[in-house]
Amino acid sequence: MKDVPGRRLHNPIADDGDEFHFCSTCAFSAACLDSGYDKSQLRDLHVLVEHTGPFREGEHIFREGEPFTAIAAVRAGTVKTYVIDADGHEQVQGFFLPGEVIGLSAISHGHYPCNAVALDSVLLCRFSFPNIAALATRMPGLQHQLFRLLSQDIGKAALLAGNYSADERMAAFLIALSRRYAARGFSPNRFQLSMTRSDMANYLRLASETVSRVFRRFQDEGLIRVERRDLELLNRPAIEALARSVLRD
Amino acid sequence: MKDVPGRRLHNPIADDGDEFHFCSTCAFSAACLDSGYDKSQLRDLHVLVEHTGPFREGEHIFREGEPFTAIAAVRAGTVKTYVIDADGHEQVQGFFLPGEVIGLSAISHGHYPCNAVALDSVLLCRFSFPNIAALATRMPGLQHQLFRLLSQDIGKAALLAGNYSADERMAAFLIALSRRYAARGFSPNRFQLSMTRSDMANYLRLASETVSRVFRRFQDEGLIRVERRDLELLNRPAIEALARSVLRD
DNA sequence: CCGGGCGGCTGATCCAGGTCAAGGCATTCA
DNA sequence: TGAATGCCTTGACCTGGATCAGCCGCCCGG
Repeated sequence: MKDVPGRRLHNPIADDGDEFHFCSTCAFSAACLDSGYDKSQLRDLHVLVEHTGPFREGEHIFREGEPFTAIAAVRAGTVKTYVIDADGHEQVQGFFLPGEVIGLSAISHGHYPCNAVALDSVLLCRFSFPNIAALATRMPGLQHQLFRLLSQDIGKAALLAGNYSADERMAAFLIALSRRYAARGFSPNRFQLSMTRSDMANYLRLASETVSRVFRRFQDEGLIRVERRDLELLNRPAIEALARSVLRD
Repeated sequence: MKDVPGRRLHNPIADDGDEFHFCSTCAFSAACLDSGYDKSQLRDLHVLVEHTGPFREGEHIFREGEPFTAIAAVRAGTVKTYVIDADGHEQVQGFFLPGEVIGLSAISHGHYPCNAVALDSVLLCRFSFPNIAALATRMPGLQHQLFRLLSQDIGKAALLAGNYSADERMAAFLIALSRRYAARGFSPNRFQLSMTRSDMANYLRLASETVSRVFRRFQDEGLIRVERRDLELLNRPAIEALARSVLRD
């Protein structure tokens, strides 16, 4: 970990007495705080986390092929992961909102299997993976949290794999975004799309024209209101009904 | 774990002296044997593994919604995982060959998120997950193997998610099968397809008619020879070329 | 203030692959 | 041995969404 500008230790002022403070967006805070670890263990965990950023729009967090050293939780902003296929075309693999963890698919390879780029101003909590894995052997709650995160992503990837219509895919995408924002305390029915139409299209395996047309039709039918990146869900039940077969609640 | 017919302890006769024997197909054997654990740890691992089966064709190994207790490595045969979507249609999620591990996506939910069914005569190594996770805290190599398995599956799921033609998908499917068989010592260029055309089609998000037609065309072009379930790869380089954009070597 | 570029929207056309329909060929069971 | 069943194949047709082309409007830099 080189000392880049903007990097600083995780809440360095927190170790002021009996208590450690973990940033609220860290996916690991729950695991850290849920049971009675002794002070030295908490300190170990604390030390191996660092806040990095801000990354500006278009700046890369890691690139395909780079050696894997760390996973990171998004603290603010949106990260897009993608690969470049044999024909030189971009393939969007996912979008990561605050609270979500990037880099998990790199564990089995030893190097990152995809690129990660900031779509807006991004802050991260960065965890050295060897260190957190070592610590997990002494903190079963942390180990379990890691297993859960990894297992979750297996299921997530299966979603967009299905054989669904453009309408179902778009509806599912919107509902998923909404839920993920809601889980972090943002408004579930109105939010900014931080990616372009063609990023969405690429992720959903549609053409960007199709995304435009579906948005237009959803709006005509009163399901949503969308103006540039500003999106509002007007008839959530209807959208959820469309998304139901994809999301399989 | 109830005592079903066919269940028995993992190689119960093996604990006859200084050495434990692990079955060669177990995904964990490497992790267990790679470094010098003491005898009591090996015994712990040994005890929490059980051989189950045989499951006959059509028999279920677990069903969606059942409480998650164990992951399992396939020792022999082929397992298909699938879900039933909102409209009552089956969605095939994957096929698991000898040496591969089923049940990983259940970790984050506490119950199985899909069904697993035997496509032919299936033998399993079954691992109680709570026990193996607990043991992993004392065996870093085992923990790492679990992380690797989970992380691998994240990447695997991304494969079939892409936006590929029927030819590319079929080619990638055949090459992937071939490699997986080869990794377990089976012939890489000739093997039995253990699933029906419509299972393949469903998995690849195609119609079964399309699978038939692609097989026919591949055969006419001299790429493969296929007769019912018996498949031979005649022009591997050409098939690999087709699959390249999907598999992204 | 203007011009260029990118992101986004819309209409016209096309085609890969889905759907429907009709057999064929093993396997199983009566 | 024949009938039923499931799996597979092939042909004819149809359609959702890709592709192509053109345009608009915002943003940014000169």
